[in-house]
Amino acid sequence: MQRLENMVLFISEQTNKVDKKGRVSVPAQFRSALGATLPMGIAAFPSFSLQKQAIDVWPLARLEQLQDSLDKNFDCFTQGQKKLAQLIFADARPLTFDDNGRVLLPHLLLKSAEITGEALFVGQGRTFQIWAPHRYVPHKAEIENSIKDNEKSLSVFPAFEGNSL
Amino acid sequence: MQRLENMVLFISEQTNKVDKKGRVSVPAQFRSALGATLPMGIAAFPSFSLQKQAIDVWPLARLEQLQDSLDKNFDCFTQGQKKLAQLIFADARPLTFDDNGRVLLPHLLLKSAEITGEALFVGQGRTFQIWAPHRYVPHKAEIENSIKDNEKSLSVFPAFEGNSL
DNA sequence: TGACTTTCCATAAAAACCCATGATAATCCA
DNA sequence: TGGATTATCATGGGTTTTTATGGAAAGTCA
Repeated sequence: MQRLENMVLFISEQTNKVDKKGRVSVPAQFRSALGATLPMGIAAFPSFSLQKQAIDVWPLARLEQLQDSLDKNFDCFTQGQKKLAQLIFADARPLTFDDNGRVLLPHLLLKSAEITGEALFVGQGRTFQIWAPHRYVPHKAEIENSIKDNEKSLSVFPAFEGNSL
Repeated sequence: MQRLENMVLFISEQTNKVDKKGRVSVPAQFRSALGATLPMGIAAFPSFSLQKQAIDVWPLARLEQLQDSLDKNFDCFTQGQKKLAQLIFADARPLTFDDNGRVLLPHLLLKSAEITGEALFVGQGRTFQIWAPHRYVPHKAEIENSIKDNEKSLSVFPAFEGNSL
């Protein structure tokens, strides 16, 4: 019998409640995607590419990998990339899980993303986002509209491992 | 096997008060990032890369690693790097923690960074900085402005372990 | 002694921890 | 197959612990 390993990507959307203490359950599938790195926790920061409209979340293990790469391949990074890394280290807030799979979202992040009662988790592959629902709706619509018809098929992707028929 | 419990990076910002004796609580997360090297303490010196606008803080364990590397790979360092190392060893002040996780910031450092009532701790990965809030605000704004739009996306990072699809 | 340090104790706020519950999803078994 | 049983999940609330911070007491040194 084939054993299905843990999913290693963050995919799908899910809305969970934020209680008065600022606690939210991270979707169980996202937690299992973290695998062995779950105890390290995650890092949350206002998403730079989205003008801080939402929260970007990285596994902390990924931040460590970035730091390792900065240490070893310092010359491979542009000045702008180094500055962006600095910003991430400054803006990120480390979040750890409680026994029930919840994290405590700092007030600053809740405010910058305009999250109050509900948080919308959106998978982004190696990372995920947290949105205020009222902000996500128009954002997603905009993305959908901006995709040209001829790019709505998966076949438009450049070749990647596993895609070579 | 890799150890997962402690975070090994300094990330996030936090503002703490400096009392009239010059004592400041180092953020608990930074202390736990020090892990077993916490008793060794830390080294603080005016940040050279920032024209001494802020205080740079290194774990003392990292200073030892630098010395080790200088001993072993002396030829790999440029003349400028060697001189910078000399300056660090000269200007750095060792800080030790009291029972409550506080350090005593020397007057010279407080003065050079213009820190009075409040100290702003800024994570920078393997090290962290301490700023006077009024100096940090414009500095951060400048960094944010200097990052080109095409580098605001996290995907701009060159491949690092874990990022290689 | 007087200025200055270091150690110790007290406290309010915040965060982490622990347990309980209803809802949903998964599993079992006749 | 369908109905009962079990596990998992999201959520709420209370309790304990940690954290940041102020001040007092004790020790140092000129």
